[in-house]
Amino acid sequence: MPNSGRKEREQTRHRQEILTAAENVFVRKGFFNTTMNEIARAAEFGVGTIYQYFSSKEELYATLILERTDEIMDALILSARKAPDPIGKIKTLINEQLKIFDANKGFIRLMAAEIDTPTSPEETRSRLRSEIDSTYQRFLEAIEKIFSEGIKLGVFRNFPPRKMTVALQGIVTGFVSEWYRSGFQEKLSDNSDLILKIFFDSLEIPPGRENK
Amino acid sequence: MPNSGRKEREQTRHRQEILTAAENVFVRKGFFNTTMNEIARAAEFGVGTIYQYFSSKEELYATLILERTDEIMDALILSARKAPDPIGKIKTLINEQLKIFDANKGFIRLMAAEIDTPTSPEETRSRLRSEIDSTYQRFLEAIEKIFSEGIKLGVFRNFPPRKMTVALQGIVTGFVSEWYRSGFQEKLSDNSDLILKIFFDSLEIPPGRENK
Amino acid sequence: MPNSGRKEREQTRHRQEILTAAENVFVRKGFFNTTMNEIARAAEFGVGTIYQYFSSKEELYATLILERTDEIMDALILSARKAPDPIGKIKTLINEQLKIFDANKGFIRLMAAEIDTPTSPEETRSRLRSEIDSTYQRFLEAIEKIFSEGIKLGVFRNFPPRKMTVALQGIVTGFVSEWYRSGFQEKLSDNSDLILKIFFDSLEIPPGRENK
Amino acid sequence: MPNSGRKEREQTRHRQEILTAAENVFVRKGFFNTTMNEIARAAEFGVGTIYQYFSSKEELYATLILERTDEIMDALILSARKAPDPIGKIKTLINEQLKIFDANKGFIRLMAAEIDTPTSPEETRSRLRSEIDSTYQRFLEAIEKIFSEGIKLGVFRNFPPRKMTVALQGIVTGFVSEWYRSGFQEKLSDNSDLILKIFFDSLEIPPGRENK
DNA sequence: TATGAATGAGCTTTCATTCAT
DNA sequence: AATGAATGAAAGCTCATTCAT
Repeated sequence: MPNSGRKEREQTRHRQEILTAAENVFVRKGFFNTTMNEIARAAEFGVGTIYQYFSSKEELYATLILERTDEIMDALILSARKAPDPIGKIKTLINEQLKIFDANKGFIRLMAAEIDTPTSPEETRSRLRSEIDSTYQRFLEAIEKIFSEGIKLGVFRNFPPRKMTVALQGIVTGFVSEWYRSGFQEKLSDNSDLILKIFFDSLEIPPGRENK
Repeated sequence: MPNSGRKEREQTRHRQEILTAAENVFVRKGFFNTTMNEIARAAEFGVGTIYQYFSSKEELYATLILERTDEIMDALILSARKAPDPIGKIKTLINEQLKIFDANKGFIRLMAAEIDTPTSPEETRSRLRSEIDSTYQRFLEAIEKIFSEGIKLGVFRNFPPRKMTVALQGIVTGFVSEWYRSGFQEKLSDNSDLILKIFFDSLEIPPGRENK
Repeated sequence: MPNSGRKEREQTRHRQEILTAAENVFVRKGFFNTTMNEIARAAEFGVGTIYQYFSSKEELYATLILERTDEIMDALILSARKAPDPIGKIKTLINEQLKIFDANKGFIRLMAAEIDTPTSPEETRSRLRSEIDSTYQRFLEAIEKIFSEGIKLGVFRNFPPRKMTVALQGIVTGFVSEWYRSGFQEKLSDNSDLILKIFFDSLEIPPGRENK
Repeated sequence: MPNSGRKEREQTRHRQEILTAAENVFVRKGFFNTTMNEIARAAEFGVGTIYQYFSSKEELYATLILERTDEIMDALILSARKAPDPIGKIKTLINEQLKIFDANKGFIRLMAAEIDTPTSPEETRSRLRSEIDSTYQRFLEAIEKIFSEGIKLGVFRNFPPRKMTVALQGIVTGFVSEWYRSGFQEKLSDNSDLILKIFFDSLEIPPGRENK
């Protein structure tokens, strides 16, 4: 089958086109205010075609969020491995995170909404919520491990690693919010030094003040 | 008009009942998944009655969010005044904030969603978004002022006060998210010391290391 | 509550109007070719109103078929009681049946289709099918009992009563089909004597030829 | 064109395979609940291929019903010719009919639905309906002729032959319905003696009681 | 000839809103 | 002032049919 590969590739491309078009519309109007017809128009396909690739509006949305979130989280977790010591890992992580966010302005918006808006059992879309949440948890746990390691090595104060993680990510999230609020006036990643300084100057134990 | 007072009071009470009922339903199901009929049933009024107090679902929602957000933000801003010095102000602020959030679990959820989910001009509810945003900005600016003052007094490092504010509120938001994620396992306000330690130990300038 | 009765009565009337309009359309175009908009137009209500009375197209259809079928079957079973002897009962039953069918040309069509088209487990509408079937079974069993009684009394041959019932109703159904096919050329009930003669001349035992 | 024969034969085979697959699906799910994709899948062809053999879903369905109905009716009409006298003809006809129905459980269901459910002018499929009806009429007329002949020969009572036909086929249909209802518990053809007894004992004129 | 991805008209259903009572 | 039955625009989704390969 010499050209069955081409068809397959075309399928994959169409799927991607739909996801991209959907992302644009969802980012602009939100899940509920976006109609399947709008997405179809944006993707330059018929509505029916969308439904050949995704079984429902929800599934399309969930796929969009999850695929990209997975990608981003995995990339971040991996990036942290590059540095040898805990402090370096955290620094890399923050740097990479801000860079990726810079490069994915639109999408980050959707992702943030899904991660931060707390779920309730009655709400629909709960499968999406729990999947995205577990992806995000994986990410948080990876950071947690870095803190634990740093504490063991005596380079971080002995605060609960989970809480340190929560605080660090909180700061990042705060800067992201501000960045949106300001309409992306500055590059998000220009803040990485500041974030690290605010966060680290306290956590890094100065030589001579041992961890006890 | 002797009993116009009673009538008026009854009106106000009804309005409040509707808002409370609406809050409960919105918290449980979100804006889009909540129907006016559900709210009416919860409020034990007819749908028509709801429309005599609020001109649309949007307006009801916006009123709900804005009135309570205003209240909360004003209370917080005021609370900060109680302490004489900048550090005390910040401490009080965080303490009060966590206590208020503890006491308003449900509502905070809605408020957070509206504050944190970035807006786009095309989305409906954008008027609500911009109003809530400006309320929140007022709050942030109040904190900013505390930092500016602290810097001038030489008790805080010379970081941009806006950024410090953003970082501090980010940490708080991070803890709130975690608190939701964990299903309110611990009291949110139990974290206030830790938050302050994480944040302050770096920002507060140790005696002897002047700000230069 | 003096006039709550009026509202209730109005509700019931509207429900009936919808059922009648739906019957007309369903009879003309069949279940699948009928749209809810057509029914609404025929009933002179908005589509939404239809859905306040019936939760779905299926439920509307099922209600329509079942309510009227129940009525008709009950009337028939009762009518048979009027005659004292088995032969008289059967005669009354056939007479009444044909008269009722004459008077319900349109509806009978729907009913017949639902009764005669055998169901399969995979098919939707199976609840309707099983309910209508049990109503019809009640009817057949009532006839069966008449035959059993007649056999015991020695006025009918000793054929299995169920089979006699099936044969008798088969003949009736055959005449009904022919009546439709011919576009209602003659009154259906004009055939009752002939049906009874064809059926009874054999089943009724001539005096002197005892049942053994 | 040396192998045009093979090609042609292959075409015919494909057509048959499609018809058989379609029959299975239609029998299970009915006309409206069956999709062309399901048929294609069942036939192991692409949808497009189905459309090369049949111009529409309707035409496929109509062809299916008509071809087989024609076959069955023709076989029945022919079978009656085997017997020399009218009574023998009717007996053969009933016997054959029940045997054929036994052997075509699934299909009979579709056929019955199309024959018995009366048509309305507005319904789609009305062309199919009128064609199947005329086929069935041909069948009924053949039976009618047997009765006419029997009356002329003095072996049947002088009832209108058309009505006798209708009654007889009604009985058969009644037994078929019961057979379906019971889930094919007994063989349908086991009932042929009983049917004939119920029907004939009255219509056949006992020797000595001339038709006058 | 066989294919199945693409299509979009048209369906059922929902729900914010109105208005006669 | 309070009601809730009535409304119909608009949504998500299906599926017979087409056509480029």
